[in-house]
Amino acid sequence: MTDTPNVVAQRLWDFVYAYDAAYDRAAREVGLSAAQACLLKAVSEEPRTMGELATYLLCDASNVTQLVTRLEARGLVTRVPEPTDLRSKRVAITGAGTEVDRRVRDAFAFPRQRIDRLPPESQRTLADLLNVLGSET
Amino acid sequence: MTDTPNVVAQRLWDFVYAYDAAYDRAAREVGLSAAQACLLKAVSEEPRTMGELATYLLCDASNVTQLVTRLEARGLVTRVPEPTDLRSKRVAITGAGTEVDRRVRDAFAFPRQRIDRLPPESQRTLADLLNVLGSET
DNA sequence: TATTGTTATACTCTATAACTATA
DNA sequence: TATAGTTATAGAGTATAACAATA
Repeated sequence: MTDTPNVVAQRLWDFVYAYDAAYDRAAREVGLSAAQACLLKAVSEEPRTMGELATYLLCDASNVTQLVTRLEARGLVTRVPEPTDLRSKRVAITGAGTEVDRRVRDAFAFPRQRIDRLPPESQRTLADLLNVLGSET
Repeated sequence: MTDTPNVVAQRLWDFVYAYDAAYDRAAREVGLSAAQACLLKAVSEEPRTMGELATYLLCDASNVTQLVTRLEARGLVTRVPEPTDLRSKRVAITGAGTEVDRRVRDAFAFPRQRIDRLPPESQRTLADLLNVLGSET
């Protein structure tokens, strides 16, 4: 089969399509957009400055300002002033935000449930393949 | 390792993140949004009605109306009346649209180039794993 | 009466440019 | 002067509800 790469590429497309749709659905079930859920996930790992979030989310700083403003208005995150640099603000998740973040993860059962069904060896193989595909160069 | 599933889930997240970002970049290089590029790809396979596109793109029909209106204004697609049902319209890609679609595919080198570098056996393994992960139940 | 698609509307996402405050 | 973040603005994505035309 000389067209194996095309088959694989199509499988990848379909998979990512389904993955994205499932994440969007999970976020909306909890009343968030996918962008808001992503930001919440980012700050649930550790508090991050506005600039760090822009880098992490691959978007403009002004976009982060507005996303954070909406999430803060709902009490899910807070802007904490940085003592070392008065210009900077660090976004921290609140208790309510942590709860909402957990609900998004629960609703986003797509990958975890299906991964669990794979034999451990297949799981390792998949992780390795994704690592190769995802790495630069 | 009891946390292998988490590691795999994180790899999946990172991979999809990079994949989506690469597609968005490819579309923008050509002057399209990711949503527009997706619709163009859909009708490049075969002409589809507005309703079929809404199903395919997992979005509301009114959204399709607006996306098609923008693409049509740029001469990339056309609304063709359905002879069998005067309510219905089929969206067909134009010559200019085909060219733009091809440029998006070229710019979206992310998966193809990397897949090509994998040995054929790994490609088959990946396709099988994605198939299992992506299928329902 | 049900279906296909559009319109009106509103909210979110996103970026660019201009701005404020601090370094 | 440079950097962190915000504001003003505008275009695009998205959905809901109401609507027109056709089946």
